[in-house]
Amino acid sequence: MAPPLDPAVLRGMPLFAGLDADAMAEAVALARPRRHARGAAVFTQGEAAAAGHALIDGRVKIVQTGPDGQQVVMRFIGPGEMFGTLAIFTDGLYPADAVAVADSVELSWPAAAMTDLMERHPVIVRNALSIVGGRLREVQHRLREVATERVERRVAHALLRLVRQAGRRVETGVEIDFPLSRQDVAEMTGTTLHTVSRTLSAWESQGIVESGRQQVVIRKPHALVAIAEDLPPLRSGD
Amino acid sequence: MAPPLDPAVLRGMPLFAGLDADAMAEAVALARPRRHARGAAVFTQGEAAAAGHALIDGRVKIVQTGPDGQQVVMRFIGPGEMFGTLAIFTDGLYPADAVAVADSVELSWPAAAMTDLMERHPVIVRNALSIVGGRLREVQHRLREVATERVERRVAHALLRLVRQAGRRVETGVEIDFPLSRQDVAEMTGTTLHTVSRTLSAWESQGIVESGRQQVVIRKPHALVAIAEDLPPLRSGD
DNA sequence: CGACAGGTTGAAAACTATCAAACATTGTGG
DNA sequence: CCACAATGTTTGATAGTTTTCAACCTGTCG
Repeated sequence: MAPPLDPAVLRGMPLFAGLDADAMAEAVALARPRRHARGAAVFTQGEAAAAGHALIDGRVKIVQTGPDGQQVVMRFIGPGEMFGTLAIFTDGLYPADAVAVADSVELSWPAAAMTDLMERHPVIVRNALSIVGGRLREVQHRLREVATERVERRVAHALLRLVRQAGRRVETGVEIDFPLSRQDVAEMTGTTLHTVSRTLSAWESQGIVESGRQQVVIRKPHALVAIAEDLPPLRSGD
Repeated sequence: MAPPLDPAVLRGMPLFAGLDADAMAEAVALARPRRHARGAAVFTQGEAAAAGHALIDGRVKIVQTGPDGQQVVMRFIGPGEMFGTLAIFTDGLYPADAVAVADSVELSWPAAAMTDLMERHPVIVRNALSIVGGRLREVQHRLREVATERVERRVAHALLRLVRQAGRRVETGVEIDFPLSRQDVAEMTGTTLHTVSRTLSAWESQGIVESGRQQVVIRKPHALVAIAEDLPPLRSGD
């Protein structure tokens, strides 16, 4: 029933780095592919977890919801990235929602399969450790940002991160390559969509960004860096 | 030169869970013990890292410093906990300062020794993965708090976490068992020492806490939980 | 005893959230 | 194809938190 999968999809995935071709094939064979239309949930907070997901194509948003319904966007996942793996190492429940923000294709491994793979190929465990370690660092960095910086700088940082992760050159600058609402940015930075809107409006009038409905183009990345780093604003034209 | 170390110090350390006695002894033999007086730095942000530290006794504060000097307390380490291990899995530099807030005794493993241990005893890698995974979850939780809750609730949460981690029963309630300044609490919660001081003063006048110089006793944990969870304040005397 | 680190408190200023209303764009069903 | 609902965005006004600035207090330690 399963459509034939090209083992090459795992190439370049950090989790499987260092595996030989046979092991890759084995890993692919154990994975279950799925499609998710834009807006669909890949999994839901609190649900019992599969053991791991890898995004092949599209974009997925990881959102954590608090007891009072407040939402925080933990991160956006792009092609080649793993997600939803944290549950395996803890209580087996997803700690957040994953929602496709663009039409997406994803692979997932049942818990037993992943455990098995890890046992047979210890390098996967090492890889996982380094991935989770890197992510811990990232989140600590964001925690510091949210705890110490004001909204404008946080929004600048968030956009710069998105540019790095999903930036695409266009004529007028660099575009963030998936639908991104003001609300999304607000939930990434711990503020409200109103404040994000005002911030972007101000930047727009300074020619730093161009933005519209769920879409942002950075025209002067340099200026955004200056804001993020709290440097004196630049004079000249870039 | 090294004083003889009792292998039992590693008992109960999650990183070494599941190791047999021989392996434990091996691990202890490779560790280097050190004392740190209150206020001394165990290591410093940016410094090249040893591979791991374990606290035997005392209390250590992990503080990350931003480019403009803003500090954030990432966590407090108690006896039996590992710290400073994140560097191994990333770039080999400590991402934060570690400062002894009480006289402390610590073990550390040179990078080569730890790598060696992990290679010989894969269960250590598994343990590390689960520890780092758990910590990632914790930090994500705090990120949500800082991003969505107001100061009073954040301070309540922070104190409750400290009570869980280092609470000691005393006549009037539960005391946080190490020196903790207003500034520390501020850096844990992303606010200023002034606001923390005002918050604690208010709670003191409601009989919820008793606090003095670098010392906090929670008299009504229940009331603090109510604040943290944003429940209606309690009437009766508990 | 004096210096100092830690703590408290008032007043003013700065941010940001909240409330409210209007506008724009997209997609859909008639 | 158009009207309209739904969603996303903008902006003004106001209110509320929290920071900032300043001054003062208190116990500790050398």
